[in-house]
Amino acid sequence: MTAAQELTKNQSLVFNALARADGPLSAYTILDQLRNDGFRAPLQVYRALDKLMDYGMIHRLESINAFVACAHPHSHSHGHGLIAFAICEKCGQVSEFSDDVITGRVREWTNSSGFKQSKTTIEIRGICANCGTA
Amino acid sequence: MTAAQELTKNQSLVFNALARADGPLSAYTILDQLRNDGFRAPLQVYRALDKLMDYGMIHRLESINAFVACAHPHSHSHGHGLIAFAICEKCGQVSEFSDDVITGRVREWTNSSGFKQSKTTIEIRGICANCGTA
DNA sequence: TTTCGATATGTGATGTTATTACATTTGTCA
DNA sequence: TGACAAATGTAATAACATCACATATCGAAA
Repeated sequence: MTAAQELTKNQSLVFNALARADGPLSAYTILDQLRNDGFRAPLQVYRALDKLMDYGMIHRLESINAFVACAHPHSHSHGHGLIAFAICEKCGQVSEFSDDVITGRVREWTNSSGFKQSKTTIEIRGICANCGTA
Repeated sequence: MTAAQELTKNQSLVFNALARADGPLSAYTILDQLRNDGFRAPLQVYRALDKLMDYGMIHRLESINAFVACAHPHSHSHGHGLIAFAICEKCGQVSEFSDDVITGRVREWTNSSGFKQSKTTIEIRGICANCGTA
C-alpha cells in the first residue's frame, strides 16, 4: 500500500485533517477535530499517524510533539535525503527543505563512525520571514 | 554565571546526575535518583534543567525526551556551530559532533529565506558501531 | 466457500512527560 | 534594613503516548 486512495478510513480522516491544516497539529488536536467522525480515543489517532509516517505521507516534528503533512508528496518513494524543518515559533508555519550537502556530511560521519542511521531529524526553531518583519 | 562551581544546590545535583550517567536521562529518572537528596517534585528537576541548558552545560534530546551532559564542556562560551547527536537505539549511548559544513548550509538556507533561527537540533537515530557488530 | 491469518478498529485504563499556580526562602545590594 | 531578583517547595493539572484486551474486516489458501 503506497497511495492515498488505499488508505483506511481512519488513516484518511487523520491525513485529511493534517492536509487541510495550515500547520502542524498535535495528536490530541486531531482527535478533537475527528470526534464528529467517530473518533473516541488517542490510539485511533496514533495508529493512523504511525502508518502515515511509514508511508512517508506525514512527518513528526519531535521538538514540538506535532505532525504535518509532507510538503513533497511526489517524492514518497524516492528515498530523498534528509529533510530539514524550519518551524516558526510565532505563527507555527513549517517549511521543509532537503539539502544534499547536509545529507552527505551526515552520511560521512555515520560511515566513518560505523553508526547505522535509521531516522534522522533536523529541526530549526525560530521566527519566519513573515513574522520577523511584521 | 557561567561556571560549574557557581551552580545552585539543585542545579549541581541535577548536573552531577547527568554527568555521572553513561547516557541520557529523562527528567523523571533524574527526579528518582535525587529523592534521597530531597527532591520531591518534577519542577525541581525541570527548573534546574532549564538553567543548565541556558548555561550550555547540558543538551535536550528532543527525539527521546531526555537530557545529556554536554560532551564538549570547554566550548560553552564559544558559540560553536550546530551540534548533531547520534543516539543508539540499542544501548542508549549518545555521540556528539559538530560540522561546519552543515552549520554553514543551514545558515545559508535561513539567510536566503529570512528565517531567524534560535535553536536547531540534529538527531540521528540508529545503531552504534558497538551494538551493530555485537 | 469456509477457514485462517494479517490488518485494522474500539475502548478503558494507565504510563510518561511537562507546566501552572501559588507560597516561601535565600541572596544581593543600595 | 528594606527591597528586589533568583531560587525553592508543593500540589494540582495539563499534555503526550502506550498497554491490554476485545472485536471486526478483508484477502488468500485449502
